Amino acid sequence: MGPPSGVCAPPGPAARHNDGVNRTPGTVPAERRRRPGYDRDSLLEIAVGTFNERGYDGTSMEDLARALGITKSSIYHHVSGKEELLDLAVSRALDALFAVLDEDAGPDAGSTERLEYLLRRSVEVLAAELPYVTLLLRVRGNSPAEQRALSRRRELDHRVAELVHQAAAEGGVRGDIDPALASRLIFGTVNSLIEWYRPDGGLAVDTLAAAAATILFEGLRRKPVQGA
Amino acid sequence: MGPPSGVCAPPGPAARHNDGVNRTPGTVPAERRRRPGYDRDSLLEIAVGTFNERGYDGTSMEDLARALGITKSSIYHHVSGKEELLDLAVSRALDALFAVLDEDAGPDAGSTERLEYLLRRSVEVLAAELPYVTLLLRVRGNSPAEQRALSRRRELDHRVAELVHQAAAEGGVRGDIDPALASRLIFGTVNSLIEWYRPDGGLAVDTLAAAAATILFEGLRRKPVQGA
DNA sequence: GTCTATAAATTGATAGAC
DNA sequence: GTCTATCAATTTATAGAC
Repeated sequence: MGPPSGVCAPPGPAARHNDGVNRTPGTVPAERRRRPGYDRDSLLEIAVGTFNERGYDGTSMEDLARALGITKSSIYHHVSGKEELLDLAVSRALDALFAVLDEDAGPDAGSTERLEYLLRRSVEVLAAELPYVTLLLRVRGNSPAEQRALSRRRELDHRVAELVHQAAAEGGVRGDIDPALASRLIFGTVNSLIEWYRPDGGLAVDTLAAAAATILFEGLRRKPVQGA
Repeated sequence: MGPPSGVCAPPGPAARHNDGVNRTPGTVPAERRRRPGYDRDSLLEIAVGTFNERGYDGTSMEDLARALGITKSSIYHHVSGKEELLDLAVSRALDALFAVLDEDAGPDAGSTERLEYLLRRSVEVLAAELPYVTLLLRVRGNSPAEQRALSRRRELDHRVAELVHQAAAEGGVRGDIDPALASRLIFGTVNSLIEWYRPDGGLAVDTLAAAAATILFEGLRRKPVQGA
């Protein structure tokens, strides 16, 4: 879905991926917009987009520089290297996902209600932080930064599995499927959204979250009418 | 879950990943087992395993050589390069997945039964060809071989979506969820299995396929007893 | 905050002997 | 079927000017 790889020469010294708003919104006085330059966050945003298009390992610093419209060496002014970019990105995703676990699902919510709430909110966070979550879910563990990310992900999975287990013990979810397996399938479904969902594509996040919750909790099969 | 990256020097000229059975089973007379060497298939098997551990782009020919226990240049005796290895692997996965679409789901199976059959069989094929399917599902499209793979995958997705649409039109699946969305969610769930399922891990494929079908078609929620 | 220039290491791949 | 030796291109990263 991205633009086709450029063939024609871009105008100017290098085609800038961005034009105008590079800094975090509300930080710059809107005056003097010549040669804006990047700050850490705006640079990260473009970098993560490029990582997701070509894969982290498939993206060279040269690729990043081209996407940013600056030179390779300029990138090192902002970050220590490629790996720090990865670290910043996946940390952002992990922080957002962990935060959902601590949210209040309502005053008198049991484990089953909390699980449904977690499912819906996870979809919303995935959509809100899509590029960062995408990068996180593709990490392979080749470098120290990636291994740290995998370690935090495992802790996240563990806490989610606990909740499914509680819901099963509480009797809210069916007993003929192992809670650990159910947990894997539920969040496998949620995580698979990064492969195709795009928040600007005409499908509202709420609709998506509701559809996922309906299929996973109520099932896809049309139920026979009660009187039939 | 692979062995930790070696730190100590391996015995001999290089540690061989395999010891004894390199050729396709039943091809060699079991006599004379000194210096077996690889054929295309046995080499591909190790290569794909390495790709899946470190990522395709994250795996250098040097990494492959180390995993194979031979030198880089020896690899070029079997294949034209890294990209042909990818091509061979993802083609194998695609052929297996396409074959399921042409299987007979039973003499009097409607679209809904055919969809359930496709779901179960897809899980089985994913498990049977796990390394190859894993590699396929991670392809990013950076090279011609990858783009060919993505193109075939899209055709596969399209044919699957058609079947879900038919099942919906037939009235077998609930009407309040868009068939295209349902299709994405179903096969997102199936595809997510590559992230954790290991055929030798104590969970039988049939159990897994049945659990996935149950959750997706019947839902996770415990149904209230009829008399309650 | 970005640039040019360049270093040092790694990468995919080939030639030719055994 | 595998080896040693080698190459040209690319890759990550640094030095120092503007």
